[in-house]
Amino acid sequence: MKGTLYRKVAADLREAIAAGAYGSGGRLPAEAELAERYGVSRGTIRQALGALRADGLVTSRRGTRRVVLGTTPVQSFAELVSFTSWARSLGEEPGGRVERVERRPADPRECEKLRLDPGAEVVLVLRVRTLSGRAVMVERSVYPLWIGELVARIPADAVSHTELLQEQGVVFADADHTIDLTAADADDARLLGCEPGDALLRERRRSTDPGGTPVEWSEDRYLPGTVAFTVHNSLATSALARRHRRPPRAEGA
Amino acid sequence: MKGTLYRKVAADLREAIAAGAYGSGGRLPAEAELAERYGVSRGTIRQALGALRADGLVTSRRGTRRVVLGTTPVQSFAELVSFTSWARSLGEEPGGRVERVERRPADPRECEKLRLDPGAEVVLVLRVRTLSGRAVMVERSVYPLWIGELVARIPADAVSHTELLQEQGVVFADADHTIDLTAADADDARLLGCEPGDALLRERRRSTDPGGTPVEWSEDRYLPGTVAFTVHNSLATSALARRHRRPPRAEGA
DNA sequence: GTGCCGAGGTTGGCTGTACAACTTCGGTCA
DNA sequence: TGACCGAAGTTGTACAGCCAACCTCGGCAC
Repeated sequence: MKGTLYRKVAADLREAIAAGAYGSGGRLPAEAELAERYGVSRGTIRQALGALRADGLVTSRRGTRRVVLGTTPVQSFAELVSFTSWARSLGEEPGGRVERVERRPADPRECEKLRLDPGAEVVLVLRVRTLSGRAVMVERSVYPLWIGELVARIPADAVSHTELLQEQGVVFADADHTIDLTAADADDARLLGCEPGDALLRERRRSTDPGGTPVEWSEDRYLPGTVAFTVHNSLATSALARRHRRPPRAEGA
Repeated sequence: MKGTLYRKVAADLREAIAAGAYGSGGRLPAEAELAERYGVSRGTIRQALGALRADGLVTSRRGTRRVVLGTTPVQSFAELVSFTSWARSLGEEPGGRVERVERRPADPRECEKLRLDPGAEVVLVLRVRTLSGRAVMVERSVYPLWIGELVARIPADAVSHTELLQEQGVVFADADHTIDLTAADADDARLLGCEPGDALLRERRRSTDPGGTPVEWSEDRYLPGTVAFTVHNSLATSALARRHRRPPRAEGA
């Protein structure tokens, strides 16, 4: 799948854009020219350019050539889903320390997010994540039992759960993220070295596999000043939304 | 443009999904069946379904029918870009009160974001935004001069700047957002009724027009507990990224 | 009753054609 | 010299076709 023509073209153009070949605000070559250059059909070029547009790298409208919106390198899904991949991409040393693994019945919200029957059991893994030795984030991941059992067998000091799960056939293909502010609880405070009640940047996500089956419902809480999330959206794509916060219904333990 | 076949099909399917016609985790009809039902070609159906996939509504792989990931209604770009549209979609009364309009030379970061020459002038508009009378957010928008001059003519109590700009031919087509935590400054505290230093959820964005020209560099700061941002991403799309926060370089005044 | 296999169903990738809608740019005219 | 117009360039939409890669499901064998 990765070796398909349009993906190769997209990767090549992504690199050229990141290298500043066209400059921010500059125009890309026409579709016909790219088709000739790469020796593929115009449809294949359009497929590749569609991917760049979805990434937020170019803008497009009929009658004039596509324009480069920015040259910031795109981050892959893998780098986002895996703290370890991400840390390494920064040149930092990723770390993970399991604080608690617990098998218990899912609460209503977990049942909803993981699409489980009421009373189904899940596995909660609470970990502190470090960058080059500094604690930056507390991660609470809830897995359906069949995945939780795989996770429970991972050594407590293993760095990346995501990579090990991948090796055992658990593929993360899609994710829905919610980003907001929360107050540190007692665990957060103890693990991150802040005070209970201090503000943390929270990212919750539900990940699904290629078949659409939920595989993870996680909540990451970051110390202020450690990360920011960037998102591209447009008239053509609506993957970002601002939601009105309601009082919590039945948050996890 | 809005009336194209594939957009109509996409809109129809989006509504059916939101109405729960297939259920979360349920399968959509096959492409061939949809082509027959809508009386269009399979290519047009694939184009429509591609849009739903980009929105995070469905997942797709060869060999089996597409699966519904979730039924949460998608939020349009217009609702995200315009606080007024968004507030009304919640059934709340949107408000805006201009606190300051100031024309001055752009700082280095503003020059970079708005793609202006050093020393170019910009217009900063500082506003407090309210939901049904309650202050929830402070908005600092920096515009290139030609747009700032349009904004400066808007009455101080006008509710939506975005809609008025649209009427004058300024179209927002793409945006890059950065979401993180920041500390309230003196203005924030005074306008939002919190203490200086308190944590606020910050969303910064650079918007561009259909030609790729930057039209706005804004920073919104929300009281905790008022909003959350949701994002969909996947192996196929990389519009979301986690960035390592660096110490600020030359933040705006 | 369970497991395996193959036919059929389904989507993804790639190609091609045609035409509409829009933008750019060069030439001409006042 | 500036404005206008038309030709040419460019992308978007819709269609058609073909084949590969994968998944489902029913039938058959043990």
